[in-house]
Amino acid sequence: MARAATTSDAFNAIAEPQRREILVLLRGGERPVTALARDLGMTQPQASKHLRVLREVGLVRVRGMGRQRLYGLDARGLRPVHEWVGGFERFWNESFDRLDEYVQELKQARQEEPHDDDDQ
Amino acid sequence: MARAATTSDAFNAIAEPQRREILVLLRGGERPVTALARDLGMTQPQASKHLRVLREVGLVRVRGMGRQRLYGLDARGLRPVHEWVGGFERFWNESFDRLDEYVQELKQARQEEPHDDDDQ
DNA sequence: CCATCATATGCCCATATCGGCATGCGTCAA
DNA sequence: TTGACGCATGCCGATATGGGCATATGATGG
Repeated sequence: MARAATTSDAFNAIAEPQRREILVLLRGGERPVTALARDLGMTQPQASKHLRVLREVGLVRVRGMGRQRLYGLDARGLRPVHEWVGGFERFWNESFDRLDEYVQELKQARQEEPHDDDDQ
Repeated sequence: MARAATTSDAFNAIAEPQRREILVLLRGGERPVTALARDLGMTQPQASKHLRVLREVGLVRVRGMGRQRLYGLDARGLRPVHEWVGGFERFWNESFDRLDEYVQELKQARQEEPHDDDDQ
């Protein structure tokens, strides 16, 4: 076995810097592959491949326009991601102060004992 | 060249399901490696490796407690992710009605044809 | 100092990915 | 129909990654 479940979900799709750039660009409206490739400084095949991934996870939709293929944003798939990450919101504020406090406390008095080995 | 910039950022760290689970578990407080491994049904080495990644991107902190190593959450690194994704918030609402409209339109125009076209 | 527990690492294998390149395929213009 | 254009794919090479396993390392209790 190797590399468990990876591809196929938004989390993975946006893990790629270039794909994030594509999504950002698409906020400006639909665009054909070539335009995306040019603006992001990548080759056309590359753009197509990234777009394919984005399409597979449903973050973009395509619309055939003659010989062009207009790609457009479909951000619905980002909502779950936003919510998941949002579940940590209070932690990057509150919880952190607590940790900082904790560290200070530790430095000042090393005899203190951790009381959070809750369960097992 | 192969595989451009990957590891080393929060986006990538949370692309792994198991690592997301670890983070969720850590919201409950610090925990030693073994406990995490057990609760998530993974081997100890695996847990250590994922924790290492999380540590490298700064999402968790370690604290040596005797022979144990207590891992704790440090969600600060998730904030940029939350903000980036949040930049698409208006799109998974507003912008989408437009697509829906488009789809409806499409269905009405050819409602007698199966045409399960869509992607690919 | 020694045995042991708790972790971290190294190594190997299988595979997923990304980039580059050439090519296949569909659409449109003449 | 032919040829150019726009894009999707297939294939190859390099590499990062994740899992499994054995073992090194650190700390603790005797």
